[in-house]
Amino acid sequence: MPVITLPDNSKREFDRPVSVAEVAADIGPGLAKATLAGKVDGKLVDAAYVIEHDAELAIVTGRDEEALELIRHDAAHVMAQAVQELYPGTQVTIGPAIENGFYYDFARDEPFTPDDLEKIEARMHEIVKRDLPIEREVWDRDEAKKTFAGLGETYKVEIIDEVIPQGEELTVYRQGDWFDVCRGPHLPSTGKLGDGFKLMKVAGAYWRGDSRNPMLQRIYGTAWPNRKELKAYLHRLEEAEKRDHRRIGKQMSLFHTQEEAPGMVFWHDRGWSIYLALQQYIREKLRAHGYQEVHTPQVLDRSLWEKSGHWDKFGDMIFTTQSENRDYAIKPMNCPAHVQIYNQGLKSYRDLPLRLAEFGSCHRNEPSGTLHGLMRVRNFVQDDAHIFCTEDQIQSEVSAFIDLVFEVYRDFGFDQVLVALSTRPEQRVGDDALWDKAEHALEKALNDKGLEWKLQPGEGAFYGPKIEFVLKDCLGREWQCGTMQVDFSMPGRLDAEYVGEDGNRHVPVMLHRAILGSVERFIGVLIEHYAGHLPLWLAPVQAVVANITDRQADYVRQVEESLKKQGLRVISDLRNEKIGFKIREHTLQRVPYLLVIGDREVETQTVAVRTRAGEDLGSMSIDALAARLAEEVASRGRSVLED
RNA sequence: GCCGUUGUAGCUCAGUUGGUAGAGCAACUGAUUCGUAAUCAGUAGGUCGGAGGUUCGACUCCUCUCAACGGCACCA
Repeated sequence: MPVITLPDNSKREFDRPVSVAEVAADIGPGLAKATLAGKVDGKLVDAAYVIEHDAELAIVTGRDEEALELIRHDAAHVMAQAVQELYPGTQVTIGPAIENGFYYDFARDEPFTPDDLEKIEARMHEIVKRDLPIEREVWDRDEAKKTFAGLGETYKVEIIDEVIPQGEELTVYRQGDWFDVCRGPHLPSTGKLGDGFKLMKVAGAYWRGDSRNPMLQRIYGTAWPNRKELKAYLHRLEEAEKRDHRRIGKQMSLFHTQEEAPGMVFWHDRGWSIYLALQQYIREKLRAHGYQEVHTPQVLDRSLWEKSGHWDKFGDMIFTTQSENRDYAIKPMNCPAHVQIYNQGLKSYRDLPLRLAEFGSCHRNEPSGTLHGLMRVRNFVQDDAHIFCTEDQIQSEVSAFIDLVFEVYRDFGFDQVLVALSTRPEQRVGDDALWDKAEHALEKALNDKGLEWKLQPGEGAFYGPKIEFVLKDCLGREWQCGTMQVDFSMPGRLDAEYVGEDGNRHVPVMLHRAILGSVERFIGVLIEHYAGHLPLWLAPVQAVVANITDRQADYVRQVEESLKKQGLRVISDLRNEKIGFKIREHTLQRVPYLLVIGDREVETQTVAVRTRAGEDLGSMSIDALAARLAEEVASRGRSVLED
């Protein structure tokens, strides 16, 4: 006789097993109507789920966070039904709920067009109107396979065979005459889905995520509890797209790319100014943390890359060139080059740890489909460094580096950094004992810091495991920026050694690490993070001096010069335009400060200061202004809190 | 690389069933000298991503190709 404990700790006793829906009805008719599912002892279940023993129960309605997942999963089912009704012969495969929505992968020879999406969406609304009850059934595996095989659903058969663990109950959810293998739970009926969904895009996706498999057609959709929330989401999306670094890069004339150099960046002066500011900043950090900056050749003999193992693993993606019958690689990485510097002169254990840093320009012939603005390019500069150390020094080096990364990211205003540990991949060098050691070292460092991190099995580099520091772009896409990798293999392969305390020669451990990762990518993320409103220390143009009439031209030039002398990036705008026009233009260019000069300012030898957020800071002397700006630059603070 | 979409003036975009292109902003010229998000008028500007083909005729149709965008796979 189950006693049901509700979230408010009130208890209800029943003299027979009851379903979640029945409990809801017992509480009240309003709740009964709103019930979408239940959470029994923390587990999300259908509204029809029958509770047989004492349990804690939370009724899930459209207001609950959990409802979103149900709605999205249901939307996927309804979409699949719509597709199969409209396009018979289309096979369904898998269709999960994801962040903000859902997708479903279909197997169909003909591609879906944007036009089809509209039709499918219309049919989905119709299915919702039919308000079909959604029922859970437990099927026999062989029966299920036979049924799906009979329907020509070969992918479903494969899912039953290979994806759903043997021994697990095989459940099928049915809505009307449509049904699908699914773990559930689901809403009580299609009507509960409402109209807060929209199909967004079609895309190709490999069956079971493997490029050797056929490509399926994935339809993405978004789903929310109601129309209003859907609209709000679409609005957020639109706003996010305005932060796109490619769009802002064009607006602010920071950089461009063109057909003749796919995946490579033409930096304009304003963008390059950001680039230089980042380098300057990192350079200071490295100096303070005991690194030596070096510089190595762009082009190195192929043999070096064969020795390092890169040729084997990445041969396809290495740009090559040749001269006088020698094959060269345009360096895709800096590590082998740094080992060459290390190898000059016999090293002693007293020389370790030796930290060699380089703003290393790398070229990688990335597959065409991967290129993405500044985020994924074919030529980029890593703020790379390799730390040669003993095994005993790994822990402290990794630990110090993690602190450094967070220190730097904080300065750039990133407070949300995702941390992951990627462990040994299938294709790798070095024996497993070394991998054990390397992985443990990184894991220990993360845990010692008390960081939250995600394990990514099999995602490590071929020579060692890595910690990844990941930042998100405006649309929530994740980009690896910082990294720390422990490598027991490369030094040996490239003949690095040192003389130990014992007088014998040993192979050092090599730590590969980058803070920004790729300067290009980091700038891309940075632009989106600030929506182009870069803090003063990074802003390409920090202030514009603008006159109101020609009478003030000389004084404007004077102001510009004296601020420039203080090391500030200032330009003047002497065009014969109204002040309102100038303000509009430079504000749109996101220049942090606008210095307006009319007769009054000339008279009093001051400047009128306006921020890009439209705030009027009043008039001040040039010295006072310069001091204020210098302070703001030094603080690396975000000058204007606008979006 | 794979699937899909897109590619028209410096930028943002329009261009009906094939009949050799249009707007706004920017640019240029002139007038205006003005106090915190667009002063007015005029002028000029494009081998419609590239190469082939079909056609009397192609921005419009077909083939190939390049690039960008959205995903997937990849990412030292």
